[in-house]
Amino acid sequence: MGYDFQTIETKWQRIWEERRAFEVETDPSKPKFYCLEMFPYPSGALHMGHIRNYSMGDMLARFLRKRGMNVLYPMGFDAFGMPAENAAIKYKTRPHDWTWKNIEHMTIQLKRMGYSYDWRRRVESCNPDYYRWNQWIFLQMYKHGLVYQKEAPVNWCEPCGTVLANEQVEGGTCWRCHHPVIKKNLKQWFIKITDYAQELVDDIETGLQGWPERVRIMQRNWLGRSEGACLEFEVLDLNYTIPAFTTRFDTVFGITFIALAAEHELVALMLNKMEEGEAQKMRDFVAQCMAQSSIERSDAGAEKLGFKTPFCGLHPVTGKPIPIWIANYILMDYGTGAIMGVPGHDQRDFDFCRKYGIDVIPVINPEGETLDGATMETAFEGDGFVCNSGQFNGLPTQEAIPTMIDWGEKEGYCSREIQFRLRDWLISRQRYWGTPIPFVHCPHCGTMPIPEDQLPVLLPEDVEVREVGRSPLLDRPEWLSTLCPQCGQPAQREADTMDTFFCSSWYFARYCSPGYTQAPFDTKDTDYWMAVDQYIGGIEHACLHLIYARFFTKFLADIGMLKVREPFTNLLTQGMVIKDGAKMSKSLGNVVDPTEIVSTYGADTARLFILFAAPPQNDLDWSERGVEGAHRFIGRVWRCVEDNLDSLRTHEGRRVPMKALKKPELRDFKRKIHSAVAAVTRDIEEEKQFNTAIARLMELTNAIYAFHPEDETGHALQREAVDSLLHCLSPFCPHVAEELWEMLGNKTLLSLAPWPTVEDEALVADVVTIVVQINGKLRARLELPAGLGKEELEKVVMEDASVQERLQGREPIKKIVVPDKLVNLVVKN
RNA sequence: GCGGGGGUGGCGGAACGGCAGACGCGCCAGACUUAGGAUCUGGUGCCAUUGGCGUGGGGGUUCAAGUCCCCCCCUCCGCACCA
Repeated sequence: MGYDFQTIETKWQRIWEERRAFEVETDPSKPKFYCLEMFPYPSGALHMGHIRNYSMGDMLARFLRKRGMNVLYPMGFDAFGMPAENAAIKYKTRPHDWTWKNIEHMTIQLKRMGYSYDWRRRVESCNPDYYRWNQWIFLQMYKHGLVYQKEAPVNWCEPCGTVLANEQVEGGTCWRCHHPVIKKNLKQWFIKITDYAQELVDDIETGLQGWPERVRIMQRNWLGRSEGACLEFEVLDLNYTIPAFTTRFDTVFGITFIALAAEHELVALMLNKMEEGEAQKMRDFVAQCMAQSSIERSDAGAEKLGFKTPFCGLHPVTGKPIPIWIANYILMDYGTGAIMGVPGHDQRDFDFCRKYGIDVIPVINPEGETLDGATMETAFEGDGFVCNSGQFNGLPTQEAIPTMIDWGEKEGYCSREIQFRLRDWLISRQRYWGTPIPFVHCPHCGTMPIPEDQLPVLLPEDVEVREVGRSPLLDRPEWLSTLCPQCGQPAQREADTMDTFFCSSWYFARYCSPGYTQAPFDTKDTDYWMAVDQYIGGIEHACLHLIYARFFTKFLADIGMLKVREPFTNLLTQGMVIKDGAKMSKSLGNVVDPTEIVSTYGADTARLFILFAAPPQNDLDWSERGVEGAHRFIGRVWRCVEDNLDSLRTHEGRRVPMKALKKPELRDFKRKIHSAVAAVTRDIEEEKQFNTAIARLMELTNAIYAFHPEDETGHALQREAVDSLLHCLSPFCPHVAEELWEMLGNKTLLSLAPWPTVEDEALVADVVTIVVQINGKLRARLELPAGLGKEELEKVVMEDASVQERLQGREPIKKIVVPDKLVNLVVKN
């Protein structure tokens, strides 16, 4: 009987399911652990990235279960989104049918991997039982003033036919299709995530200690908090004031121009007052700016272009008129879309002024230097001393900034302000396959929310998607037409759906009470299970899902539904699975299908290899040879049980304590067993180094092979070793471990059996290798009894013949003695 | 440009400031075999004769540096006209 993984894996998956081994309940009397992986989009098939992600999570969940925790470990599907619409067109099906077919197929695939999910808790975001709560939460946000509609220049992806949130624009391109994003003026739905900007920044320090530093930095940069001041320019001949934000109020006396973004609202007001010829030129310039894609406009190296308007704004301090320009490098997305131009101390402004012949007035001198605006070749952006600024001359920069803002506030020239880069979350999408936004447009009452008791607003499922970029909802008059909940008159439904990131912003709370019908979740469940103790997923969500979910959690806490303000206590971002140096992709043809690996080698092998081949955060290079190696190791474990089965079965459960062992080889073996268990525990629990944990198991296996029991004690030790090995292997290769456990005569489930305890006295060595160095170089190794004191150790080493030979009569001028470790003798030459 | 990783055998990767290269892959040899691409055992950083040299390069701290400090090079990843 060999290692028949197919039979074994099917068998144990069936038994776990029959015995409901991994179903858990809220139970405040038990310590809990919430282990979660980012739920997948039901694209149709699992890929290696999924396998890697879930193999880590399942290993942890299984480990912690054996460590005595009540482990919540659920799985679900992020099931709304564009690919379903594209597939519907391509395969002439319905997004609904395609998605559900994929969900069922992928669930089977996941089950074949032996992942220990509590499947009763499966959540699908396209299920009305789920998305009704999207709508409900959206209405709560609306009630709390966090939802609004606004016409604004927004990111538009032409191929996708929809708008995008700022977070979904990557380097000026659409995060999904990577086509350049353009700006369009559209009326859209927004969520005021910016109300939480400060807390989102603050809690990076206090609440995300368990996150990789990299992700914390990415979020900090994305939120982009900067302190400064806001000042206003009163525009001459127009009843308008331009607010502008600056972090360098100390350079306020160096303003020589004002610059506006092309989208600035003042542009239209100015055009109204301008004579036609000039107005046309300005319109052309604005059009030219706006025609640039986001990529072009955000390229720091691009040429700065400007247009001088015939208007001036008054300098808030000096009252001098300052010319107003429109410039292509001013972003409407940041600050107020207008800046105070200080060419002396901002390189962009400097380049702009040199090009258009605008004056440069230095107001900060570097230490020991005096700048000349006429001859400067670059802006001076560093710290220095204020000049050309009246009473403030001579102040060092770091002092000048707060001093001058204080003065400006007192005199009414400015107000202290904190600016964030984060913009409000554009939540509406011109898509079909998503959560309907629960609002109607009534000609009399305006835009009205659907009352909560009328939720969900169901998404019609029997649709035909004909073309990309046209929601079939627009062709459903019977769905669009409804009655206004306020006046009862005919009204139109909102046809936009929600960004699918809305769904994924709170699903972790839904897992806590998946069937709950009174609210998104039952607080008695979330109070127990939340926050997620370990979250695992890709780094690509650093500034998307991981920010949105944090925001949701804070909002839900504010309305009294959650007790935690951060959703994920610890975050593990796993590296990519690559092959031949490149990310696995269909176009490169280097994709390895998990299904094939599972049928060739089994799920246990796939899991073991993927956890062994690289540390979790690193990219993992897929290697067929490596997979074979993992498979070989499992075979080795199998044989070491099978070959000794009779003796193993008859020596069950009797641990021989260290002090009862006399023979050195028995003591050594016992020590190897316990240090292996201790190391595996530490590697998983503290270091999160799963690859080295597996290496320990291989060492233990090698030790078992090398050990040949000669007496009853030896046989008992061998059994202890095998038991320990199976326990430790069980989170990694649960099926084969369970099978071998049963072969040994056990009736219980290994998956639920307690993790082995480590006997501390079995970790203490009898003999240690003392490294003897001379001038830091290894010169001898001495096997000596452990626990020698410094003096004693020094004496033994100095008396050793090989050491004396090495010293060749030289007397050490210094002796470094580290007990149980090394002796370093320092000699002259 | 700014920020963050990372550079260790033929390869993936190990190493509380204390024996560099655990474990695995590959390779070499042996055993068992009709056979071996199965299995088991042993070997395997480089150069050489004792002995040297080795963790991207160069300095430094230290009895001792892959590990700490300074400078430089290369690479991957984020962000990038953020006022």
